[in-house]
Amino acid sequence: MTASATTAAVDKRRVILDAAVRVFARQGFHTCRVSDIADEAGVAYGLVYHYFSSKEEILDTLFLERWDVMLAAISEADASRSSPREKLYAIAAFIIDSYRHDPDLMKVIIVEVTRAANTFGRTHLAKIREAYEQIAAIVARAQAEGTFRREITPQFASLAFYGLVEQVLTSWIFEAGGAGEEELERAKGLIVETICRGLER
Amino acid sequence: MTASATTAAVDKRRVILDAAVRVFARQGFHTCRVSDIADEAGVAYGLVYHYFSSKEEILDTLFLERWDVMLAAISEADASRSSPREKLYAIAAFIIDSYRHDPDLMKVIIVEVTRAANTFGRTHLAKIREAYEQIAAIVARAQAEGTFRREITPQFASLAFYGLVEQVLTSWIFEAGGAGEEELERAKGLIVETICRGLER
Amino acid sequence: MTASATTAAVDKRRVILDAAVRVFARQGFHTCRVSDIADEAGVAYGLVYHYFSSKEEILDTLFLERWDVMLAAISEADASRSSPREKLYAIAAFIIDSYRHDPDLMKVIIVEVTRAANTFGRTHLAKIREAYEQIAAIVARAQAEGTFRREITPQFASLAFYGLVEQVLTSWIFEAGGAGEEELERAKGLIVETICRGLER
Amino acid sequence: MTASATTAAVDKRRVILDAAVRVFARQGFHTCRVSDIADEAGVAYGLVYHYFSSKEEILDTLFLERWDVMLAAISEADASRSSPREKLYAIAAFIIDSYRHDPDLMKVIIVEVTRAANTFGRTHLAKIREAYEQIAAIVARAQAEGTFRREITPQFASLAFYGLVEQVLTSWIFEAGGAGEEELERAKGLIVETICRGLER
DNA sequence: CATGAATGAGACTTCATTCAT
DNA sequence: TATGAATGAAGTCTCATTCAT
Repeated sequence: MTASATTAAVDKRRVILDAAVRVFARQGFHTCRVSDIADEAGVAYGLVYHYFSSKEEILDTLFLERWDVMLAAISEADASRSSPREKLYAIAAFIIDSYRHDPDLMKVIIVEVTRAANTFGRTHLAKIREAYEQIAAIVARAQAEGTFRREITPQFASLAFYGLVEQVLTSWIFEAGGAGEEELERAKGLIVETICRGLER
Repeated sequence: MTASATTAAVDKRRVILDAAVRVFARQGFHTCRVSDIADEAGVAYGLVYHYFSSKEEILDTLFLERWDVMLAAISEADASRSSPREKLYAIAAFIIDSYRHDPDLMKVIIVEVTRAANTFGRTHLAKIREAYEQIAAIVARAQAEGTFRREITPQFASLAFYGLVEQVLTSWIFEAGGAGEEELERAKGLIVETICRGLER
Repeated sequence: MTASATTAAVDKRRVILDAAVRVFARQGFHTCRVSDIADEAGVAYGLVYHYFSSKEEILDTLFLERWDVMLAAISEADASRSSPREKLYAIAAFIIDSYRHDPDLMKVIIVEVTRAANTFGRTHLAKIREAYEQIAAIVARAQAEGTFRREITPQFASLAFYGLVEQVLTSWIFEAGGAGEEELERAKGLIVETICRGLER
Repeated sequence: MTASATTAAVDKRRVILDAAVRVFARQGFHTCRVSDIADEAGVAYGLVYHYFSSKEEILDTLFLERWDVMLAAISEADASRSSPREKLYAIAAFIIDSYRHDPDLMKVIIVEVTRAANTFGRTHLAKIREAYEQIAAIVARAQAEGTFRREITPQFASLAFYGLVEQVLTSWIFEAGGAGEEELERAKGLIVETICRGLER
């Protein structure tokens, strides 16, 4: 059995991470047991500890993996030659598409990390703020160019923008059925429209 | 021994609830122990079970007490003869003043209930939605009157408004020093201005 | 049921300590489980942790309790007007009588603490040495008085004396039947005779 | 590939045993993990199980290897034409030189086997007693020859002799710096002098 | 009302051992 | 021989909850 013969050789570490996403999403980080993750992944209990030193580290890993991708996406949007409104649209679209692609993962990140002021939020505060600051920088530049008005600070604008995106995701997370394709697409425009009308001159 | 006879008689139930707010805010609901609450309240921890049937019930009580006050405040704002913008201002002001008055309590409600999609959020979903719906009703009526444009659904508008308020509170919760008086006042106007520009014709 | 009616009201903490002695003696500290102690004591598992913060703390407590009694006994022997030989006899007698009274406890102290160079011995080294030093002081004074010869340092003499006592106890500990009354009494004399012949002029 | 063909071929079994000595000495048998031994030896830890069936077997092997050498040394001393005092000196010298050559190994044997009445001591009791008995035989013969007095049984004398040697080693084991060359040499004489004055007529 | 000793289920984590490669 | 991923039993410790006083 050569490596080339089994290109799909399972990476158990990945299997565990993916299972953890489903379990955290379903039961919550504090409420689930490590054995739930192992069961969901179809591996022995101890293997979880072979790859991760604790339950916390699994969540940390999930958050950091995804958040870095998001920071890269924001950077990319910012680097483009688009208008501020288009940049914000790209960011909202990226986050919403992330949710479309893996709603459980986004749920975990928002519910267990981004809003968990006591534990993980505290730990990853700096990382979380990086996103806010990148968005604020886009706004600041738009203000300097005269596209956005100056009455609202870039920090506040960033808060409003990201807060709305997260609130929309949260509403989908809470909904039993989740959101339909159409709703996802429409939301992108609505979010940007709502915020930018508040920001543009 | 009636309550009126001993005005200085401490209401131990209240003492426990207030202590729970501080402990939940500091350590988080899942991370704290019932004995932490008892210690903070200065009572034996058997007494906690004299007044509450479980740790959960304490959080439920705190949430429901406060949320009912907020629903009443929204109703009152809605019942006034003010403009839609003024109504939303009144609501934002009420929530921010609640935070000013007891930041720990608002932190607990937002972090442990409002955003906890797995446990308490699920339990209190209907109650939480009542607030969204009342706000949406204000928007809907403003649209019917022609003050707000119809491109954005009242539900989305409500989400955007409440989401921004909560995001602003969250940013204060995460900040080490919290927010100053001035910042609190300014935020009220900024929130309403940002959202209403997006909603008004 | 008044307090005077039940003078024998059980001190559960004591019950746990006594049970721990039997379990440690039978199975060894590392080999036994906390549940074995709880079972032996006839109490619930959690009560062990109500009184002690860890399995280690139980052993620490047992050792310190007993060792302090022994240090006091050595001091008392030293303070008497007896000859050096009589002082050493009193000490040997005390230790051997301790063994007679509670062989399990002495076994635990010797096997798990006094000779465990890696863990507990390391922790309680200072305390253990206090005993050696008190015995050495007796020897030193006997040398100064001219009763003992000076070729052997007090430190070495102390080692030899205490080492012989411990070795004798160890041999009883290892023996299936333990030692008879007569053997215990005879040992006191033999130990002192053997060591003092080596020390006296 | 024979052993003689590759003189530099490392005997991995030996490497593992030597590593185990260091690890047992440093952390203790119960406190160390098999992987610690493998790491110290620089091999994968599956290999440990290729050579030994369990962690216990490693300690058993170390003890038996060394103890057999010691029994042989005692036999040799006994077989010589020396005086009883010289025989005991030879034995003390052998044990102390063993410590000089490999203090970790002696520490492991004393702390983990010889004094561990519950586990390994119990297992190897017969083997341990062989040494005591050989020494007792030397004493008995000296008594028969009239060199040693008969008040003290050979068994007790053997206990006293071996106990003192072990106590001296133990004191070095506990000491931070260990013992200097000079101290090692001097101890041989002191031990024999102390014990033999107690035994000789 | 008030106390805090007592209970015991349950969680996390460790680690000796196996086994496929 | 050699590797280290995989297994899962077992142990420590926590803590919500009960209850006798």
